[in-house]
Amino acid sequence: MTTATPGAPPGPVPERGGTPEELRRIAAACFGIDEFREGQFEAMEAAASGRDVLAVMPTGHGKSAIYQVPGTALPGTAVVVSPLIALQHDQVEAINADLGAERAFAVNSKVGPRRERAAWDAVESGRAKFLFLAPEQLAREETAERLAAHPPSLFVVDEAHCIASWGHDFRPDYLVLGEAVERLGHPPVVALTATASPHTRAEIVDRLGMRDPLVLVHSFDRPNIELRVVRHHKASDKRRAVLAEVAGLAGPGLVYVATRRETEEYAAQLAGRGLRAEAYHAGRRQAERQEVHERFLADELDVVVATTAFGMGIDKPDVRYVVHADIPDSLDSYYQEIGRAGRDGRPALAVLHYRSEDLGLQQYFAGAAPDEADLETVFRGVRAEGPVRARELRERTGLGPRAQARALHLLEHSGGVLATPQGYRAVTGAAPGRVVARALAEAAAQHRIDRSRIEMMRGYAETDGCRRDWLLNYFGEETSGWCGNCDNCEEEGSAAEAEERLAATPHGWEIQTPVAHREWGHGIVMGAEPDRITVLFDSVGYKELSLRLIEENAGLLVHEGPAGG
DNA sequence: CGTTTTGTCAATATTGACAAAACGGTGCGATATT
Repeated sequence: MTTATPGAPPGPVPERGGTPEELRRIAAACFGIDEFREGQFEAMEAAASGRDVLAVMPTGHGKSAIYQVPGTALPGTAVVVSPLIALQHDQVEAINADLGAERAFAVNSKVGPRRERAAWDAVESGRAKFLFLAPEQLAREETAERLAAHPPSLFVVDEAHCIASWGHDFRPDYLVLGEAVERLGHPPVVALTATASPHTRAEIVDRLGMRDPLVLVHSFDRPNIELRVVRHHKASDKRRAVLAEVAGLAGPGLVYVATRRETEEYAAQLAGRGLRAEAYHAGRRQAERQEVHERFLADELDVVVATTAFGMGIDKPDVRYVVHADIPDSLDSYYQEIGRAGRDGRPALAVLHYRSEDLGLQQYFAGAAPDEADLETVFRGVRAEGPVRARELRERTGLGPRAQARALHLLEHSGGVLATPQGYRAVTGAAPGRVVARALAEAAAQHRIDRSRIEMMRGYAETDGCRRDWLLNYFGEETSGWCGNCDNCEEEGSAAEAEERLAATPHGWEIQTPVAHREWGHGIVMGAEPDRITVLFDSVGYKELSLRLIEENAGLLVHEGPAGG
């Protein structure tokens, strides 16, 4: 990790406020922090002195303090982009409790007109130190305009991995946060997340338009979590195995499944075996979801069977296992989900029940890219003369809201469509052929990356090597070849044997080596085995290359110097 | 992409075989209805 301010000149007190002394004082007095974790204070200092910061740190390592301390010290209001309005309320309450006054506010569709007015008054008078917003709120013209009149002290993006995981199809407003940063005069940007692979980190920096950010990445290793994979061929065998396993495990625990229906089925069957089990998915009523959540935290449930909806905001220290009955779409998701186990540091278990057919559903979820015909239809529906609202446009295109939004976003990116407060309009003089072709290329590139993420997940499930190695290499960490706490290590034997295997891995293609491929361009080595390496390419995502192929084709894959040659 | 549901037809009359169609996750904000 690099140092933020070596030998800073002893000039006058920075007019922004937030000297190191002041940060320490506020950290101790308001947030009860007397000792800082590695990188924590450095990040605060950087943000307070105006530098962009990307912090990738596990839950419980004081990520929030990184923006809360400088946000309190600096004059003006820090904007905090937070994905779930259900959690914004808790975050606001927590800060206000720490500061002993109402200095944090949230504006969203669940906030009534009175509280909304109070929030804006506080922002405009300078009393508000923190304003919590969802990206959709920030994308509203009215909100952006009001905020631009009072440029924020900091622009904080919490759960910043959402930019990459949700931006492309699900919540497109995540992709235009960078525009909001620009519009607000580029205040220091602080991006925070517990999970981000090198590819995701690069995307966060790029999409937010961060300038020379201080990047702090904590190790991803969670050695107390035992990693196991159980492979199945028949769906019925898998189901039986999951039920038998979960019934025999000491909870509390989580079971992740791919569909809402499965949450109900598994929960019912586990309840039939005497467990206090509940289903959790986004189709349940809000009150029921909250009740399940609360009962789980209060140890009134042994197990929650959930879709990906159950996750953010769950901070329970003693979750003993996370069992996956279906494979997730990426190692990013998998790591995040198993990371909810064993936060108390005591032994915990992560088991993936794997059938290769289950990857089909994830491929379907990833494959929502519009085709050429859709892009043409949407582009034809948008006119240069006047803007059109998305709903009105749907009557012309006949597309679903999701498919159309995706197409519009791609067309916007390729220079064919302009999003205005009044709606969408075509860019004057944009050649339809070129615009559609460019949008198509972008969609295809995104699709390839989604597919490669699924392939890396498959690799984890199918590898004969150390699972933890695979996982940590994916996140860009060097490893020893033997963790001693996964199914393959137990089977394979000792660290000494692993060392032998590691010695057999190819020289010159170590993890993190920058390379250039004849077709795919720049990439970074993410994994190495005796006969093949895995490379993450900027253009096509993760690819496995056999060393024989590389040897036989001179110039196919070459090393790239730090200068980029 | 794979699984489940629905539809069709033929055939020892209510079941079975098979094909076609539908379905599958995450949340914001705005709007309509109680």
